[in-house]
Amino acid sequence: MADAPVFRLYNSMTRQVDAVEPLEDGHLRFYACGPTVYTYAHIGNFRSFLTADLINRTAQALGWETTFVSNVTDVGHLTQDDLVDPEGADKMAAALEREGQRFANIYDLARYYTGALLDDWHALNLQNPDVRPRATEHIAHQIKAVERLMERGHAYETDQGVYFSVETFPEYGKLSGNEAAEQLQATERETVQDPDKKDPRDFALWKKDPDHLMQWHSPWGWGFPGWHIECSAMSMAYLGEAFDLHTGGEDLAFPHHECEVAQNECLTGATSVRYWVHTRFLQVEGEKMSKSSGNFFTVRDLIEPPEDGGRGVDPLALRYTLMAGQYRKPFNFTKKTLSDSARIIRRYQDAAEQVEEALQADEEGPDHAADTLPDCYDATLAAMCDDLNTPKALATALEGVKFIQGLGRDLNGATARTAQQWLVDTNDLLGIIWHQGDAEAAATGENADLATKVNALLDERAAARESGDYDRADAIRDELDAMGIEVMDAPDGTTWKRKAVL
RNA sequence: GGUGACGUGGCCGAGUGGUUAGGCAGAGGCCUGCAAAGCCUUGUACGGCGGUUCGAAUCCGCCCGUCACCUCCA
Repeated sequence: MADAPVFRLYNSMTRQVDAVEPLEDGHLRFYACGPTVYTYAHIGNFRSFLTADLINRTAQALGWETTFVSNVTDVGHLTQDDLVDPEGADKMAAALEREGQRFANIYDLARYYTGALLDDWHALNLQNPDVRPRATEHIAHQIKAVERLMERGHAYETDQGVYFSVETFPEYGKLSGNEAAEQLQATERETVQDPDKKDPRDFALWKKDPDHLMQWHSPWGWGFPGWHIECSAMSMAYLGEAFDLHTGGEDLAFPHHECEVAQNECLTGATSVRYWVHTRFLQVEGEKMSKSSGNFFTVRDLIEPPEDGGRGVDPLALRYTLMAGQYRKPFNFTKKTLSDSARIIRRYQDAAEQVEEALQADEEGPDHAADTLPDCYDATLAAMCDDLNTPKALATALEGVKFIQGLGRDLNGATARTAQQWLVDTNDLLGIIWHQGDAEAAATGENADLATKVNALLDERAAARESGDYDRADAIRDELDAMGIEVMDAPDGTTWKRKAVL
């Protein structure tokens, strides 16, 4: 095997592609900002989580150990509504209000959407983080962090809350480039209106609010923590004061990560995170994804079976689509790309079946893949190491599939074993061939009634074909097509599958 | 106004000084009752204007356009 490639990623802090050198040799420790669980996560959220997953897989492919922490934000933080209505609800409280009697309380709502998040996470073949901390379970850590910031003179208390004092951290702005105080002042950006704030850039560490739906007791009375402090507290709790890498969506660079940098570095007196990786927003059909444009998709909108209101898309096809563009470039998510991806996923699965059959048959012969597939894998890994160049990695991997499919009778036992190894390695790296669990069955909704109906029609069609009544056979094909069933004849029999509704 | 990206053929998307991306769609062929899949062959390109260079899609400058963040947001 060739020398291992150097893993490089674009670092928002240095604004260049840097070689990733873990603090602890051969052990990457990183944190991925997770979502607020007040509704279903959408495909844009998952593009960001996918970036973390691919970093994890690439590091593992290089033989590194990884410690991957990704949080769940289940505290309702302030929303813009507070500007209009200072007594208004936070976004979780607003969701509870919106959903009426569906949930008994805010904690049930958070639990429900956390579960939905995990279902979608698994459906998309995202590896589980080693730790998935919840903000509500780390309030003590957050309070301690705020206390420490106060002790060190980086925070102060007012009648309404506790704030981080930005002027005590001169490097504030170094991540986002938003360094000019007057610019920040120019826009009305505080979600917390507090006349006692010393500097408009100062942000809340603790909000006093004895009426909030979620509240905890603190040295400053009843209330709830500021948004940014949870990630500082939880990342340090599981990764230590200094760790390697932190990911999130591009919108998080400012203010969330900027504030995190300030908190962390004031807490520890040193650089706490070396690499910041931000995933670009995606567009859908050329437009910003929004509910009003009708181009807003959650994962379950796409992968659930049609009878449950979904579109029956193979979750791996969705994953493949999200990988079709590099994480750092604008990406236009289209139904066309989704259906293209479904075909390619199918192709991988066909190749995997061919290999499986060849392993069973185990015919004698030389290994025809030994000179090709290992190199193909190395090239795929090299592409991933090059700032997660997924388009190139996918193109390279597809060459391997074409090679396997083109083997024909050369796919003997020895060749199949090499091919199988390539499939396993490629799947470990890209996660696009096999579902890690039973997500497929859940997603495509095995439907016994439907299967009975389809099989009856197929039996009738087989009889028609047998007797040469092709008009009848084609009529049955049309009938099945109208039911959303695609029929495929092959030398060893007829198979069918449900078509995606796009 | 500030900050950061991006503009490649019908579409999606690699490539960063001279040599192939790849996929989809299109065209022709093989195979198949038909269809699908697969295989073979095949065309179309680098936003605009200058500059550097023997040579630029690739480097530099300017312009045009698109997007994102600066306000909850992946």
